Amino acid sequence: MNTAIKDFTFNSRECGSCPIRHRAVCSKCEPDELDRLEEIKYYRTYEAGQPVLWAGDQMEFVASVVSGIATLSQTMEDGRTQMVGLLLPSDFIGRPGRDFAPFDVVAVSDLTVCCFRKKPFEELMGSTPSIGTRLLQMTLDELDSAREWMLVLGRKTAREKIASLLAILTRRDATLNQLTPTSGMTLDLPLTREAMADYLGLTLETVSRQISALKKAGIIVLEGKRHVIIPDFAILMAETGDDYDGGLLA
Amino acid sequence: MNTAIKDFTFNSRECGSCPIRHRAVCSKCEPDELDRLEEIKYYRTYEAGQPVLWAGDQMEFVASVVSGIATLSQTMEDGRTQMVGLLLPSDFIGRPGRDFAPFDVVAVSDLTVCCFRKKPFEELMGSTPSIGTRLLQMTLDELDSAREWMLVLGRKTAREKIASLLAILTRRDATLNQLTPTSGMTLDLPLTREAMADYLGLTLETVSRQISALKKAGIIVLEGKRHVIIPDFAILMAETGDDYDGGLLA
DNA sequence: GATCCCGCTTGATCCTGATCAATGTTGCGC
DNA sequence: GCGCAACATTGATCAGGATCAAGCGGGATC
Repeated sequence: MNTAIKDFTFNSRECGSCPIRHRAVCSKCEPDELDRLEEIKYYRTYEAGQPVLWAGDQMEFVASVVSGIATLSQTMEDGRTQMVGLLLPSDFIGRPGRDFAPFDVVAVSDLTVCCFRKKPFEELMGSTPSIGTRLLQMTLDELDSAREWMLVLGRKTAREKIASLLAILTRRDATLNQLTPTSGMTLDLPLTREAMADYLGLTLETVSRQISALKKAGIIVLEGKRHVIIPDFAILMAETGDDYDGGLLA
Repeated sequence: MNTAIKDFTFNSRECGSCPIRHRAVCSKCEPDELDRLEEIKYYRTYEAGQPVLWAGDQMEFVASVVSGIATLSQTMEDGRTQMVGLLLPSDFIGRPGRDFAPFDVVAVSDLTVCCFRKKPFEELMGSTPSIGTRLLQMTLDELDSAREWMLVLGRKTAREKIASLLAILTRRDATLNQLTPTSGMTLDLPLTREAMADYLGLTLETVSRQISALKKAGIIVLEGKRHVIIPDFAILMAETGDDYDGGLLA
C-alpha cells in the first residue's frame, strides 16, 4: 500500500514544516508523489469581483486558495442570495469525483489559487490513499462548520450573528497567522456589508446597524469602515450566544 | 491496490443488487473484506426519544441507520435548538478519524442502527481505499445538502421553508422506496411540529399555521396530523421558491 | 477642485414571524 | 368511559428585522 505522502494539502505556500494547519503541499515530504502533483499543478489569478465558477459549470480542476478571498454562494431566481462558505487561504475548492460545481464561487478580493488538473488528481488520489483520507478529514471539517453555521442562521439574533461572524473571522485570521493573543486583537474585514448580510441571512442595513450598536457598546472599535479592533475577545464572544471557555480556539 | 469492495455502504438491508442508492453493504459483492466488516458489525436499537449520542461524547462506533429516524442537532445554553440534519434509513452516523461526537443524535422514532466498531473500521478503511472514496462521496453529499439547507434557513420565508421540508421528505421517501411518481404522492410526517420548527428555524406555532395555510390553499391535503397527501408535486415545488424542472429528483 | 460613484449609515415605517394564551384533538392507562 | 398528557391549532399582540428613503464620506476620474 502506498503511503508516500504522509501529510499535506493543496496549498503550496510556506512549506517549511508541513504542519496540518498550513495544509501545504510540503516539498519536504516525499518526493515521488509530490513530483506528480507538481506536474499537474498550475496557478490562476482572479480580480476582485470576478467569478471563478458558476453553479453547474464543468470543473476541470481542484484547487487550493493561496491568497485572497472567495465566497461560495447560492442565488434564487428572485435574487435572494445566501453565502454558504467563505474560502480563505489554505481552503480547498473542488469535488473529486464530481463533474459540476454545486455552488457559485466568486473572488471577493484579488485571488490566487493553486490548481491541479482534476483527472490526474483523481488518479493520484486513487493510488495514494493518504490523499483521500486527508480530503475526507477536510470535508468533515467543512461539514461541521456548515452545520455550526446552520445554528447561526436559524436561531441567532442579528446582533449574535454579527458577533459570531466577527469572532470567526478573527479566529481564522489568528490561526492563519499563528497568533495566540486573547485581547487587543485586530481584524480587517474582508467583506462588504452586503456580503456579510448574505452570509448571515440579513440585510445590509441590519448589518450596518448592528455593527454600529456593537461599536456604541464598546465591544468593538472601528477605524474606518473595515478595520476592527477587539479590545476583549471574551466580551465579543459573550455577544455570540455561544458558550466560551476562554481560549481563542474554543 | 486493494479494490475488493467495489460499491457499498454501511446499511445491511436490501442487498439484492447493491445499487448506490441503497447504500448497502452488499453480501453479493466481494467476500473477503465483507467478512471483516461482518466481524466488527453489531446492531443497536433505541426507543423513540432516546439519545444516541450527546455532543462531546466519545464515539466508539460508526453506524448506518437501518430503520427509524434520528435527528442531528445543536442546543444553545438558553434552550434554543437547531436541527442540523435528519438521519433516515441508509444514512451514515460517525466520523472516521474523530473521537468525539460534534452534535447531539437523538432517536425520533424507534431506531435500529447497524454499528461497526470504530478502530477496526478505520483500519479496514486504511487498507481498502474504496471505502474511503465512498465515504468521501457520501460526506460531500452531506456537505452539499447542509449548504442547500443554509439557503432555506437564511433566505426563505416560513411558507417556503415548510414547502421545502415537505418536498425534501417526500423525495427522500420516494427514492428510498424506489417510487417515481410525480403526483398523488403521500407522506407520513416523521416529525412533530416542534421538531419541524427546530429544523426550519421557526416556532412550532408558525409551522402549524403555515401547514394550515398550505392545506387551505389546496397544496396539501391532511389526513390526521401526520399523513400528508400531495395532489401535485409541481405545485408544492412552486411554493418552495426553488426552480423546478419537473422531475422528482430535480 | 468639481463631480460621480460606491459603500455605508441612519431614519421612518411596515410586516413577518415570535410570543403569550386559550382551546382542541388524540391516544393511553386506569 | 374517564382523566390525563402530549401534540396541535388558533387567536391576539408584540417586536425584530425588512423595506423604503435620504444623506454621508472618501476615493477615482475628469
